[in-house]
Amino acid sequence: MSTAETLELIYQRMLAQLGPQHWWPGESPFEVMVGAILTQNTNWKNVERAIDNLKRAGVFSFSALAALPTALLAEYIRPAGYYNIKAGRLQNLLFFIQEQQGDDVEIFLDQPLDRLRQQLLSVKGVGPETADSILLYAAKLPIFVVDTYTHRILLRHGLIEEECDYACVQELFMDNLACETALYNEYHALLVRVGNLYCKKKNPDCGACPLQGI
DNA sequence: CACCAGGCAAGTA
DNA sequence: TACTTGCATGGT
Repeated sequence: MSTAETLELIYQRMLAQLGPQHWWPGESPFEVMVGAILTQNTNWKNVERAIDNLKRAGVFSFSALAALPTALLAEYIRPAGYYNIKAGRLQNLLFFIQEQQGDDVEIFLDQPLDRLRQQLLSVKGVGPETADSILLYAAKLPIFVVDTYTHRILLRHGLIEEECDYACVQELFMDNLACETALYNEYHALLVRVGNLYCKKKNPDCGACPLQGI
């Protein structure tokens, strides 16, 4: 079976068993962006608490978050963990966008993919996964998001070598799948779900995994 | 108790 | 360049 056929089969198996995941769980490009920073190495449930804190405090807008003292922002997002680091990273991104476009995220996101990706990666605190999550889920641009689960699942199914890095995994998908935002969106979301349910680092539970035998 | 979570940057040699 | 460490809460 070719790589392209294997990747297609993996997708179909996950979708058949788990159904559409309806990602990203956020109501606006702005919320996706904030969530992308807050969820770095962190459970999404904790991110929801953090975002909820911001909303209930009435500061969940671009200008309010940018104007907040960093230490106060850190207190609001405390449940998301790494709160001091993330408060700084979030404001780094907001300040960068302010310098480029003013307080309008949607205008900032309305740029060619390669240019926008470079800009995002130039912000301290925004790495490849965070940048690509914003590109795919906020800007709706066709780029495949790679996370630890993606790497682990491909590795356990023998599709990559251990040392295959972020760009390498991303190329594997983008060279072998149709270049479609909707497909990349659902595929990544399904991989995260399968990872959460069946492909933990030390305690995998392959019994009910939809990818058995692949 | 151990282990984990939708990373990233800085420090070390 | 290639490892290692710090950041931190909350769930299982």
